Amino acid sequence: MSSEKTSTESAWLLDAERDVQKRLGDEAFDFRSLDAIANIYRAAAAIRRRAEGEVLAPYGLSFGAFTILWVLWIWDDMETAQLAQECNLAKGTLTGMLNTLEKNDLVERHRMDSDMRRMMVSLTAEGTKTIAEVFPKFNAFEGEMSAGLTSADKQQLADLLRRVTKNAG
Amino acid sequence: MSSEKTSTESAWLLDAERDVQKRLGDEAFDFRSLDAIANIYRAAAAIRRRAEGEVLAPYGLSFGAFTILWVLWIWDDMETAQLAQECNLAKGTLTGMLNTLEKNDLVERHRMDSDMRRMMVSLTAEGTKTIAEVFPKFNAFEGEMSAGLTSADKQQLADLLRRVTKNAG
DNA sequence: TAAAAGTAGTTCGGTACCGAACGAATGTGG
DNA sequence: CCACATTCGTTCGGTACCGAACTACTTTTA
Repeated sequence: MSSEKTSTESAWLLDAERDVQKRLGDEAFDFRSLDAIANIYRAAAAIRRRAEGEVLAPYGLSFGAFTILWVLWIWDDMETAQLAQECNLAKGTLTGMLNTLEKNDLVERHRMDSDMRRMMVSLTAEGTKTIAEVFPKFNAFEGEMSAGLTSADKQQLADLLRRVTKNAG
Repeated sequence: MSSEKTSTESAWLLDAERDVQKRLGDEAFDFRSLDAIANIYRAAAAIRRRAEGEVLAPYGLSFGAFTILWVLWIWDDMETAQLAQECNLAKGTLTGMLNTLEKNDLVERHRMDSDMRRMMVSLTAEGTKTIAEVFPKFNAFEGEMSAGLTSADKQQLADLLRRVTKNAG
């Protein structure tokens, strides 16, 4: 007998969620939306912490730093404004993180000839080597985090979340 | 003709997701898990920023501070260790945030007679008033963020996320 | 009953992160 | 050409947040 769950088995309500409904039971609140949105954070916080602790820490990368390397790996190079948006970071935040990454010789910045205000960011050889080594481990970790979900479950999860993100856009 | 989506309509892949698959197309990576997990962050980051900017900022509350008030509102009072876990915060982080909340007269701390190490945290009258005023607005905001999702969609989203969180636990 | 082990909360050093203000570079209308 | 608004990236002040070391209290154990 296993504690593994099949894809059709629900995780039911968390204790916390039951308490909420008990406390607010008579009020006219939107519990469906509350559960959906609140669980996005719970999941994001839990995953982030485990990712940083188990996968990223050995490489000295924060979650944000990993994201930056990943985006640059996929897109080869990118202007900072676009990079900030892609990584969900304020541009001021990105400046600081790029300073750190540059200091560690993982990325490099070059002003663009066509417009001296703009800055093009790209991976160094060391940065490429790092993300190429980390990403497979991160991807395996993503698999562990979604263990017990079928392929269809994962697609549906991604789809529902995209729609929420779009609403927040 | 409306831009509203029905519950059966997919938001398709994001441009970013397409680029990822193009770049890594031949490699043996787990794209389903990648999409599912990566979209959790995108959604969490987007929602958090909008919540802080639109709903919480007028009350001078960060997202974390709001969460603390909310939990205390539901559970009346709580020891800091349990509160930290419930709010997904390191206990050191919680100390600092409780200092701020205490300074603003929203919460109060009392040592427990039975064990002088332990600290019981509860809302002040001002804190209760604040969360009772903010939460309905926050809940309405949660409704906006999940607009276009049916009730069943929201339940499904919450359920899938709970299972992911459980994996990360 | 006193030393050792354990536990709760705080402190500390450091990074991440935000928004607003800023300065430099570019585009635009007269 | 030259004010002027615009648009880049950076700087700045502040909070959030973490993990590890620390302090104070409690429980265990011998």
